[in-house]
Amino acid sequence: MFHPDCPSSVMPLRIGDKWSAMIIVCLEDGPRRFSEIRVPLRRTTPKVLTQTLRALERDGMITRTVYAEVPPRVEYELTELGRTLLDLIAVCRRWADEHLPAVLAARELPGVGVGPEG
Amino acid sequence: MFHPDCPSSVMPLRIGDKWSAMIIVCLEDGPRRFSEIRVPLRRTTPKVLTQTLRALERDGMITRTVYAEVPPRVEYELTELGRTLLDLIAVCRRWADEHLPAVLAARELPGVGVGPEG
DNA sequence: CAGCATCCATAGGGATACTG
DNA sequence: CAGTATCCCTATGGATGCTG
Repeated sequence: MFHPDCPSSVMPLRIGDKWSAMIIVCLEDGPRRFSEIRVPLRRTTPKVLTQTLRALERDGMITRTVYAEVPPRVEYELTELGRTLLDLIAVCRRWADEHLPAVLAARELPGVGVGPEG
Repeated sequence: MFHPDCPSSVMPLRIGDKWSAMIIVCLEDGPRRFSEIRVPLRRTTPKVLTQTLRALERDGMITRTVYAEVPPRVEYELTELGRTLLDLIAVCRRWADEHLPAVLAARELPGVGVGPEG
């Protein structure tokens, strides 16, 4: 338990942040341009999107290809390694489909004073 | 894509934070006391542990049972719902075992100016 | 178009000290 | 033992405006 590759390190490791998982899914069907990624992600700001993309690139999950054209074009594409995340994300989605209602239901009942209860 | 139960909501939803996954695993084999959880988690501060436990409880992942004894005893235990996370976490661990080396290797090579490169 | 620079708000996590 | 209370720091994410 609790080596460097324990779940608590891994979860935030690459898909635990707010946008990475969505970007990965976004790239599932092939390369996408910066602005093509931006739109479905509910209009993330460019800064945040760039940050996330750079981090994914650094970790070997995606490649970034710049085309010397005007107007500029940059394409992002999943690597082999990045594609392995698709399975992981799929499992998470399945978990959510199945159990999220129960979670939300549990949140409704008061009793644990975490939320704003006045 | 991108309903309320999309992966980007789910990942941070319950196991994306720093300690939840470890706590879940900690409770895998039965109820545990506050201090029993605290130790393997590399001595998290009580505040942080309490926060995380309360959040897990609120989401219906664990139960909290107080025994009216001296000295006080409180036990935390996984619910049915909480147990479903064990599978999810196991999948994540397996992903890590398999691919973490590649991630770390990718991080070694410079080229993407995210890290501190001077 | 694809970003970078700048400034800003907040939440997560933590250190330390104290209590029922 | 099992927390609370208080203070603090940093990382994440965001808004706005500018540039090659």
